[in-house]
Amino acid sequence: MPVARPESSDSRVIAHVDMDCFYVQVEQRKQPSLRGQPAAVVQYNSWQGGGLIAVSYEARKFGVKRSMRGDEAKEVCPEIHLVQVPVARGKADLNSYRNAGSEVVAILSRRGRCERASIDEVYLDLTIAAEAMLADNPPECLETISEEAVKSHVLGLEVVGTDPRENVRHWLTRSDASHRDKLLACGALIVAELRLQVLEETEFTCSAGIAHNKMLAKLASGMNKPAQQTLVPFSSISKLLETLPIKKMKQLGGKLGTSLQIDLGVNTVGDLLQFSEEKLQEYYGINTG
DNA sequence: CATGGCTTGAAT
DNA sequence: ATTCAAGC
Repeated sequence: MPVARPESSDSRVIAHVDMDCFYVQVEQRKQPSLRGQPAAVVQYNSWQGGGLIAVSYEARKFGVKRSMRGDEAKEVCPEIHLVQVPVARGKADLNSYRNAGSEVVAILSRRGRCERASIDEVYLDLTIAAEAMLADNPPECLETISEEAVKSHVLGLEVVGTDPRENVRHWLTRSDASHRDKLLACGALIVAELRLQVLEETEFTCSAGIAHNKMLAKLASGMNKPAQQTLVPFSSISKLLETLPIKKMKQLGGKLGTSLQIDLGVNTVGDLLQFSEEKLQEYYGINTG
């Protein structure tokens, strides 16, 4: 029984939404004086200041990283505000973050099916909504495109003029686009709206990727952070994968990815595509292969 | 002891 | 059912 089947439709519109340093944002909303400050959320602060589990972008500029101890963070960034995660029965209690995530899900699920992928990540299937928009209000007929949507990053779109937003506006609204690209453009408009609603109603920022499947959407959401969105046109996919380190792919970040590199010399998805399914199954068995 | 603890999904 | 890998 094959494990990974091709998707039944290759023109779905999928978005992956990822909250920016989410635990920090939750604490900043609770304590607004922390906004705009270098800050981090820490668990168990008794041993070397505790372990960082979320770091604000202001703190990242100083080189503060997740999995540093609180004491190390203070060394590189003496001004940093360390917030302790709540503790219940001796354990870190993430429930307030889980609940904050639910607020976001409630908003994101307004335009399509919504799948919670983790405490701070969500996949959206916007296919139906995008098709509907394309049918009765295609982007090329819109006189105004939202300011947020026009700030989208479009993979493979060359920057020519001075204002990249003009490139995006043109890409989103060009009438000679393929059907798939038009669907993605609609998806990007919808996601821009949703992200704005999330900000207005929860005060949280997030980043998003818009693509034809979950893998690419997830990949894209991490490319431009924080508070930005990235679109993956069909035509950009092959070039993207050719040079993509396999370690960046979900499922291949661990031992299997390491084995691919060391045992088979596979470093990029492009390399991996040189191998036939049969060859991979010889090495890894019928299922893993 | 020193990222910890937890969840999810796949393999067996 | 149990174990293991992966990622948050």
